[in-house]
Amino acid sequence: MKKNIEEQLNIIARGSEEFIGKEELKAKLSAGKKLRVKFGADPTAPDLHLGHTVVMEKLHQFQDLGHQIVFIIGDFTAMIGDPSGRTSERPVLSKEAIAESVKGYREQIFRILDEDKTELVTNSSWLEALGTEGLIRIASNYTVAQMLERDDFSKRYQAGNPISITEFIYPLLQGYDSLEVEADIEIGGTDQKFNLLVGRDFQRAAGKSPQAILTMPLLEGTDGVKKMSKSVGNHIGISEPPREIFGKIMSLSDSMMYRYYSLLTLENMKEVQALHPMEAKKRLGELIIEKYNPREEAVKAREEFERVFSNKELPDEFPSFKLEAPMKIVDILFESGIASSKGEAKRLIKQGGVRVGDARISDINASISPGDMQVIRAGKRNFLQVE
RNA sequence: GGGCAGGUGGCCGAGUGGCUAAAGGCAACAGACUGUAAAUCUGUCGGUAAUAUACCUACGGAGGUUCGAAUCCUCCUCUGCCCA
Repeated sequence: MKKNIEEQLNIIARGSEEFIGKEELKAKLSAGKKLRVKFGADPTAPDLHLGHTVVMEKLHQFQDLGHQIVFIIGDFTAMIGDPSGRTSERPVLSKEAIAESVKGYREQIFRILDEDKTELVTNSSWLEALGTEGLIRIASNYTVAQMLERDDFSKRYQAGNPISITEFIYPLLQGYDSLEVEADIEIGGTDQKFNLLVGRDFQRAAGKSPQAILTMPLLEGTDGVKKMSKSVGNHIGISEPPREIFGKIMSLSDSMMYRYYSLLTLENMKEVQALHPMEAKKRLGELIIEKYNPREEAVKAREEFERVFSNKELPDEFPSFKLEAPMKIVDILFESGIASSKGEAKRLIKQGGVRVGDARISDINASISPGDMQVIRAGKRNFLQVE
């Protein structure tokens, strides 16, 4: 599939926020070079979520154009933690935690990327050998003033928040990675711009052609405000159960839904806007689920949602709780983990959120006996079969 | 090394001796409504106790003063700023 240069550049730029070094890249394409496309992932979060997929889909497009992906798992840099976009520093991670994350990435990235066209490397394989001397050599390329030019650093600095020295080192190492893997272009979120630019500097300093830079918009999380991230807890993971993904999509505000459409799908926005918002949202849920799961899972998730929430029927499967002797409902809710304290269980009852069978419970002291075979509902989402 | 300012509940952020389990906001949860786990409105939101009251735990850590401390004192610890 040999597309002409302009076509390729158009595909590359589509949906991106910023494209720096287009000319250098164009020259390489004109020379018929198979591009080495660098992407670095910080293995602190073992689960890929939709925020990551914005950039992953872009990588996939590069693969379709016949280019080579160099996927760097930043296992070494993760010991530092990327400061990008953060307002406070990160704790240093243990080696074990990192190893666990690396494994998670291996399992997940090939749901999106073509394994044959992906070079998967860990940056510890060259950074570890760097040694103190190497580190100092790298660090000598940059000044504190240069670092403070960076927006998030200067904000933190001005606000009197801590910035650790290791956070200055992070972009340097990431830049060095570019040199090491001979990247022609590096992709990242908009928050990565500074780090990506460092790679250019390093390559130029080493007399190499500097990498192009492509930044992709950041996807906001389910709260619609903050960037999607596992540590904030507003993420939708691609390996979550389909019904969970569907539910989270349905809980997006309508305006966020359209943003998800534009960043995560190739749907025609005009058509989407013409749909009833609820229908559009359901479709989005299906579209996203079937990217990472068999299609029937998506259909099932939708059906389940409609059954449980629209028709208020019981879900397919839900946990059961074995009763040995009569027990207060409050205790059952607590023991089963539905409520994190008895106080919360009581609160649920008082607020009218608990039903046994079809009957709403209002008595805090109500209890159930073994053999009643009742279904307890707590709120809209929790079900418990009592046996 | 010296000086100053700070560390409050999941997060942000008030609070400078009792009326503080700690204002307000966000998040979360429940109910109503609905077009959805959207939006909106109402309520709840440390634990135990069936409400009120009560008790326990809690305002970086350890002690102390006091009838009583998140609030005062001492030491420690962490962070920021300024001076060197």
